[in-house]
Amino acid sequence: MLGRGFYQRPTVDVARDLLGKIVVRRNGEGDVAVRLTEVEAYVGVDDPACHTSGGRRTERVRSMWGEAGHAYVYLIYGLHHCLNVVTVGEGVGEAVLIRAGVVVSGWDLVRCRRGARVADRSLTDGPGKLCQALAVTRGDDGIDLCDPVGGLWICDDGFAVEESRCERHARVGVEHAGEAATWPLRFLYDPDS
DNA sequence: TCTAGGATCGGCT
DNA sequence: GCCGATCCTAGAT
Repeated sequence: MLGRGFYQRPTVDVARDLLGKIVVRRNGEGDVAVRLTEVEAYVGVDDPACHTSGGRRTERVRSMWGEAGHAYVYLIYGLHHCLNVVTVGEGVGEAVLIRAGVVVSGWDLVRCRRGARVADRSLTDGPGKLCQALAVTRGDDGIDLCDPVGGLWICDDGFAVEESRCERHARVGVEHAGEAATWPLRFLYDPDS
């Protein structure tokens, strides 16, 4: 399991290093593990695309202002959940959005949660889909990813994404954020290449 | 209390 | 590849 120190670093570094890591979800139904293939950095008060931009402190984003290594889960479009990991430190308001991954174990559970008709490659290729596959909801907001009691954590199994396979792009769905929409804060790699 | 808009998804062409 | 559903959240009144 990644320790607190992993998250207490610059958000962009954490985002890059999360590629290839394994997110583990353990609850009464069993275990699911997903290797991360796509993440986005949201860099706080000076980032117009970030929920804490301008120093906003609303009830929804409370956990994003908390200690690094905790989860920030919010509802988007009224129906999809998005999972973020808080970075840097308390009072900073930065986080990494977990956008996509590939299932490495717990296939049966994921198919059950996502629906039997969903194609394998579509199981966890979006933020809302990933949360559904991991059974992450608003109730998981604020849990500590450095404490197994929460049933959600991230670990390093030694898999490393080579620099040549790591791509940086503009973030998705933040056109409203002006120039910040072009910042290359989206990190991804193609697991099939 | 009201209203606009959103870090998306899945079905259809 | 495009488009419509869907409802919570935050800010305005």
